[in-house]
Amino acid sequence: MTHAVAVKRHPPRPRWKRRKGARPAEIVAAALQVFVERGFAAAKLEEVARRAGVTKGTVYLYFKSKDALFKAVVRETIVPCIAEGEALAKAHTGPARELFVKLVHGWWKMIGETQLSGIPKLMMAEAVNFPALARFYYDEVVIRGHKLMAGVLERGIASGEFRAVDVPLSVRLAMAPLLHAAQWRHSFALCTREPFDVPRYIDTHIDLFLNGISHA
Amino acid sequence: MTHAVAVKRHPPRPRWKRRKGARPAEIVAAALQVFVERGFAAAKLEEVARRAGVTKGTVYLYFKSKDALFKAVVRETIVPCIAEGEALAKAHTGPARELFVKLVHGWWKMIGETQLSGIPKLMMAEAVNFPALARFYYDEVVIRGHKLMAGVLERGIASGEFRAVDVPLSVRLAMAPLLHAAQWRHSFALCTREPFDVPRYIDTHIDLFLNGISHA
DNA sequence: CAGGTAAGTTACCTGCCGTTTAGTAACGAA
DNA sequence: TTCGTTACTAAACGGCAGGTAACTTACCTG
Repeated sequence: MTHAVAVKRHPPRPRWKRRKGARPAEIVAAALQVFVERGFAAAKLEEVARRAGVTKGTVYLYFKSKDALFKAVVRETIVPCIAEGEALAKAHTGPARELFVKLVHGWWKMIGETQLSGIPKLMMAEAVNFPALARFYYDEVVIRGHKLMAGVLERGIASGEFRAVDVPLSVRLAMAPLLHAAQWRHSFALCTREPFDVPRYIDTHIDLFLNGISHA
Repeated sequence: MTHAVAVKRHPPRPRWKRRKGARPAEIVAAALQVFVERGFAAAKLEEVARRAGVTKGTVYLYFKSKDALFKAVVRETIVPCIAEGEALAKAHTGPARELFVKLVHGWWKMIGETQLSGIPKLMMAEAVNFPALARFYYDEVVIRGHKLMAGVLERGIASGEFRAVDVPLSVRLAMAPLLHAAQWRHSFALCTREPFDVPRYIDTHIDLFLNGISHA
């Protein structure tokens, strides 16, 4: 309460700094956290601003709406991961099954076990209520991801490693357990102690899946 | 437009009826639709009321809150499905793999391909923001479902049909593709024409999975 | 050390929706 | 037909959060 008596001498240390260059990245980082924790609709820009060390007004200085902010988050977090996967696939030589394993493990390392896993979860959760965002995400991420995985399977089929399975369908079967594990982490994992040994779960899945699509 | 000129003679036909007995079920049915279409948070009680042919106030006459309404929906829709599955398992004699196939197909018929699939999707989506509801759903549905499927696997292991796999982990692997398909229907399916042959997807999954946990 | 500009803050507006409350009308009983 | 009960309606309350606009202040430039 003696708080207001603080010395007011000379340059009383600026209450805030101008940091035009650093703000956007900081706001995006804060937004990622909040979106992941709350989902899109329930995320409060006030909260994003607080965590970024600014006020709501500043957020609107750099992003014209909540939508735009979310798109920025996706573009600067998930999209680069996809790109990295594509690069990995392009650079890969050798059996398709090895590439498959690399990609699946990479997905878990970069997305599944980080907070990024909240983004696909959020997107599936709120696609209905925000069709424009869903479309955006679908075009920028889902399609590219499917193409990536489809390429791997086709490569394996061409090389004779895999049977001539239905590719789009198999892509979904390959991804489903990963996405489910990610969603679990952001939902029921929070209300149970039931252990979930994800690395083993993933390896088991890889095993079953590769075994299933390989020639007998 | 000559509508307002309607004869006002005698008992001008009541503007609404008292139907204490029928209301709750009608409100629950309407609520199921709206919750599935919008999710929990975004579902408007106004909308529920409208579809049930009453006003918002009436909803509160029968359910003390949005939470309570949602719980009623779960109890009267998903929970009976679980119970039916349990009955099926109890009555089943014969190979565990047959029971597995029956349960998976049954799940898709009763939940996956109906609007009920929106409930698990919704619940995973909003568990973080509504921990009390998540807990409720987890206890009443998830645990029972896991127990049910775990029982099937254990039966198969005991009979020598299946290998001695990690049961909880395998339960998740068995369910993940189903849940994912359900979520897909309520998310990206709405923003693409990309076909998704779910019956084939499910049969392929059953194939891979049973093949994987059976003895070589 | 001015003074201008733009980064940042503050306060407000607006619409929305869960919940409540006061009133209204259906309908069974006397 | 009247009257009382109560199912149902209607209207308002309250808080919240996205978005905006007006003001402040950091900091660069001459």
